[in-house]
Amino acid sequence: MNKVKFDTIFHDLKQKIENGEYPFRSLFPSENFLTNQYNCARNTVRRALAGLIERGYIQTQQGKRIRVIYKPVTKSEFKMGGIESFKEAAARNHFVGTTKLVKLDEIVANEKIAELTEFEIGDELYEVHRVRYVNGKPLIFDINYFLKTVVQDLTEEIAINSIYEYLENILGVVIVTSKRKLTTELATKLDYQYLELGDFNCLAVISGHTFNSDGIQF
Amino acid sequence: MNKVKFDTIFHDLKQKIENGEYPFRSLFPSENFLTNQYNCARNTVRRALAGLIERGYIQTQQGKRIRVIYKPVTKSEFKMGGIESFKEAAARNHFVGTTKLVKLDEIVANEKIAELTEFEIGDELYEVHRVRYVNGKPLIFDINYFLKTVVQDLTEEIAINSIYEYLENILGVVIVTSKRKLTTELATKLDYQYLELGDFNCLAVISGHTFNSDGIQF
DNA sequence: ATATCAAACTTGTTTATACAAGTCAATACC
DNA sequence: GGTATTGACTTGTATAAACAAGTTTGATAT
Repeated sequence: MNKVKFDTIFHDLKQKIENGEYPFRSLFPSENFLTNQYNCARNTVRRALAGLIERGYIQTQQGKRIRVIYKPVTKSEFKMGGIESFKEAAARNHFVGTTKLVKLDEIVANEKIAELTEFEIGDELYEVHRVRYVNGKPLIFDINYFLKTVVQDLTEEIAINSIYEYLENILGVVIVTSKRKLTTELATKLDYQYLELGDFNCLAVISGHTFNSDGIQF
Repeated sequence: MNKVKFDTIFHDLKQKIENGEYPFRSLFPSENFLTNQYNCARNTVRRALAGLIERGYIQTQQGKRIRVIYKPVTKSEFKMGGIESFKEAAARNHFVGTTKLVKLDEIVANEKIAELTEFEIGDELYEVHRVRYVNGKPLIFDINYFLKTVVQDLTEEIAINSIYEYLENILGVVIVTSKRKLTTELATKLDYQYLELGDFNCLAVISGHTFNSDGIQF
């Protein structure tokens, strides 16, 4: 856990909202009150509040009090946010998640792949296909491309577990930023083969681009 | 345009990056340099930088210099962000956007709709169905529910133009926050009827919840 | 030449203060 | 009774300063 002040305040307030201490639509304590309560500067409180605003927990408007707009989710949704790995997301949502490795190849980026991944043509890459099972059902077809110069010696064992864990803990790669964008695409035969799509025939594609601390995408 | 200082700095830097003044992967000026250049406090610069980080334009890491990770999009993507209306998004992306009103009914929320929209059962709502055409092709099937007590006297003319414009300028409703989440759903017959789905049979659904200044969702 | 260390950077966190701007309610006024 | 105004709140913006923590670079000693 991050021991930074504004972060602990953020998590504390977030949990209090989730626990119903500040219910949906109710008024939230003012910044001044929180400043006294946590014995810190108003800026620090404001940084914590900014996190709650961003996540749709509270709303603010100049002059008025802060309002809670968080409503507990009834259906158990499986939402993956940020840069957390599949394992973490599965654990947080109380699901049993397993992974099956489908493909682990070494390739050289052609024009099509370069366009898709924003790598350069000629870059040597690992191509990893994995199917993510949640409670026994295949839900996510995960296609990754890793730059070989950064991600070295990728084995099947690593791919089945967490590649990000391998990167951070073993290789010491510092993951800094990730850009994300979302598109909808027609399901390919590959997708059909590994996912029980049922009547669905297309997918929400979350494409992320991850950079290490030297600004190199991998 | 917002005449707030950190916002003008943000837009200035954003445009310079988009214009290629600071190309992909290059080093960005340091916070101190920018502080002098814009003749302001470091915090103000940092707030501007935070916007660039959030949008995936730059990356930062403690101790190291700021790096540009913005890459101009080759394909003309149609991306809608924030709470801007369809008209604004269409104009910004240089598309010709038109709207066709399919349905404008007054309904009372039943259990199913309440679950879907987070309104309460029994709330009186407007149900608006609109098809958004981009360059002549129907791309977006837009379903909205508005709380009648907030959105009064909704006419067909208003629905064809911008409802948000009507809310803010005519009714004086202050739009404060919007929560969004994304799911993928099987296309319904309704969707088939109005969208040229082709081989696609499902949709990316962006469901947003919008609140006015009293914390009331509408 | 190589390794070590210190100084000079960088970004990240926190505090304190001041003022701007919007909301709300009580009060004074007609 | 209804209306305007004032004053006490609220959140939003901006500045200045200090320190923490990480990186880079160059001087120094071995």
